[in-house]
Amino acid sequence: MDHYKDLAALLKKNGSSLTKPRKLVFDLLLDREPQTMQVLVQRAASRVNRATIYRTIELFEELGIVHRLNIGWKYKIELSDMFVGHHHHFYCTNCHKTYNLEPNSMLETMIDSLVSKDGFAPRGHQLEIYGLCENCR
Amino acid sequence: MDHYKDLAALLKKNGSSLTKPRKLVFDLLLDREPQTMQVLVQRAASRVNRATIYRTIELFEELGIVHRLNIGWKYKIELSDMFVGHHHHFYCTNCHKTYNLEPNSMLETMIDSLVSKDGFAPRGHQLEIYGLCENCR
DNA sequence: TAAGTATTTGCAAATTTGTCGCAAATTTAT
DNA sequence: ATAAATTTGCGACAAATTTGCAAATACTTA
Repeated sequence: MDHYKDLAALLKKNGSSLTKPRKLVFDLLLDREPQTMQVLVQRAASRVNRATIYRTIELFEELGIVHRLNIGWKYKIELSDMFVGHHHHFYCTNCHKTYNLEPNSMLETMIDSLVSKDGFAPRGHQLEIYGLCENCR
Repeated sequence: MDHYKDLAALLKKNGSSLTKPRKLVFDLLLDREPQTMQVLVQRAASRVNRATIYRTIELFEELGIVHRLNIGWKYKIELSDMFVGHHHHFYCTNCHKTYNLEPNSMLETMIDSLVSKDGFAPRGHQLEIYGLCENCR
């Protein structure tokens, strides 16, 4: 009944535990758009130490719980597909807002097939489209 | 007659000039793969000051001459499509090598159509596929 | 080409970002 | 409840990036 179920399982499998700081970081990511480390650090500041947040994100990355989005000037952290569903991004170069784009199965297939013929073994991908959003154009 | 033609034009249009440091940074980017800031700074070190390189990249970004590549742990700077041709990337998570992928007109079309219906005005996109390369799989 | 104006650079200092070691606190297993 | 293992906070570092400003370079215009 709680939303930490999958998170807890992933951590446990790794021999790690679901601590308060980790819950907090997860929650911060869950209810917002992808965010930079500074924002994350700042939002958790009173409750969790900076170093702990960096270590948490590092761990989450290793376990595939989050990934980095290099969008705009600084990279942002986003929960991975299993938590928020696979999608792509539109980044407005004027207002710097990031929008989620619905995935399209045809497109996904084409992306995978793009590399398979070269002997690569794709495991995932990121697509960012940039330009002006409706408000800024 | 020289390879700075387009670069010079873009700078001029902006009221900026093609100085020696800017030529150097451009050349460093032209003859190599996408590279991190540190590598760029290091390669130019004896000839151009660190701060100047940062300012040059910032300017180049604003003018659309370069963009950041979301690959691996640190971002890298790459010349934009008009200088090196549009392409995508495959990143090997094991050996950390980056491969260029040939564009596919069908895919490009689909990517563009992905956002047009939402009122966005797309100007470009980046696609990175990650996984294992032929040597590492 | 020389003079005047605007832009750019180098330098040093400040800030920001990310990392590390270790003692104290928390969690897990017994 | 106790002992062992993991995690956190803290302060100190180290690395990356930004900034202010005076000197140097580039661009006009005459």
